[in-house]
Amino acid sequence: MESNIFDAYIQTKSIFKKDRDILRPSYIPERLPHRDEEIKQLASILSTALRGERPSNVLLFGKTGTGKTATVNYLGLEIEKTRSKLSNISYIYMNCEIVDTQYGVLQNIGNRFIDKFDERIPFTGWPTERVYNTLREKIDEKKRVVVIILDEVDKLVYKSGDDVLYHLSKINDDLINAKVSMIGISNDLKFTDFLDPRVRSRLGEEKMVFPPYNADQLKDILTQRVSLAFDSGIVDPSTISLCAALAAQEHGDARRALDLLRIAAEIAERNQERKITEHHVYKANNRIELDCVCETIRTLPTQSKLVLLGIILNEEVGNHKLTTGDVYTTYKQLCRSASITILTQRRITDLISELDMLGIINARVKSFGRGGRTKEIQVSVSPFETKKVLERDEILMQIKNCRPKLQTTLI
DNA sequence: TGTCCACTGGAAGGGAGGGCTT
DNA sequence: AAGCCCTCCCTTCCAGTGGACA
Repeated sequence: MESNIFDAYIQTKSIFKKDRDILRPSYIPERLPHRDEEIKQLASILSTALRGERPSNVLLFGKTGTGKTATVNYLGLEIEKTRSKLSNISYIYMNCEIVDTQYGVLQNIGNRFIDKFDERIPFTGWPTERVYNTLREKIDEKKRVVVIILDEVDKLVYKSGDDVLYHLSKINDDLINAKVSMIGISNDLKFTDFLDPRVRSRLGEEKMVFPPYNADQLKDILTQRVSLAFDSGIVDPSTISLCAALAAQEHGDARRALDLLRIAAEIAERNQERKITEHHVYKANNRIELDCVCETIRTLPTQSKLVLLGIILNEEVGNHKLTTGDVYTTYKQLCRSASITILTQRRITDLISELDMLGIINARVKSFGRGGRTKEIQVSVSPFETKKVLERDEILMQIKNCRPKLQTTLI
């Protein structure tokens, strides 16, 4: 019989019992361990909607992986279940990291209420005012309660200001039939400082803070998912403990715990092993960190990549501490050899700040007295790995062998 | 104590690219 | 086709500044 390269993979039985999505953070189990209090509290707020009243607006705070989104979606499913009796509740979830403009948010909400394709709000082109008016009319067509969930709402505010929130929070004044309430989810407690006081008070009628999970709670979460996803004996209790411990260090992040376990399982599966051990978890831990960084770098715009490459090339010849001026000089040389338009230093300052925010580099403003005041810049990821990723970029490939003249500092 | 460097980072605005309306 | 709107990426301009040095 002819053998195929994939045979070995096809024949091996999957380590997962059925769906590996059970280990994804987006999976909503029938019960959310250690979030009973939060669910009860939020449910009691939302229950007013079942009576056709407008629930208070709520703000949910908590670090990543503390179950905010899961809790909200869990309640969304519960509402869905009771929907047959109460078809007048619309539950709209939106992630503001993806939809992050005024227009985008309004357009997105509006289109949930528009069935006919040709009546839909286009993704650009209309004045915002018109999008808002259409949205308002559509919502108000029926007597209903609309619950709008804005996940990562802080991202929206930082990027586009609070205009949308202002409009949405006072939309009820213009509605006759429908009632709208909002749930804002944020992992930044301070973002409300950036809101107009009126918006702040309207949006934060109720506030809830989700505490991080501790290692024991994470263990419970993992144990629950493990029993759903695997046959018994495949995952050691010690494996679960390790995932929980590692994720607890990471501010009690359940998402991280689940990712660790899922990737550990995938590594074990690829090695055709039938048991997931601590060894796989450590491997998974390294991979998550590396993958995350590589992905961020890979998807950077070309100009940012050039800036980063400049910093790394300097690093390679021993210039560990660079100023904005140094980086700009190297950047210009790289641009010339790649025949790419050179941007102004002002713009590069912004790109440097962005790289800093992404955690790829470390840039602190420092004064050198007469030497001026500038940023002191260092890479904070592995230069070797970063360079490998950068060199895979099509545009940067042509300058792979370019050696810009680097200022060598006297040590 | 004042000077002065090398920027920082805000403000305003241009213009390209998406698209709608008339 | 001309006239709008909105967002994104960038430029131009510039007041402001921490601290070593004279």
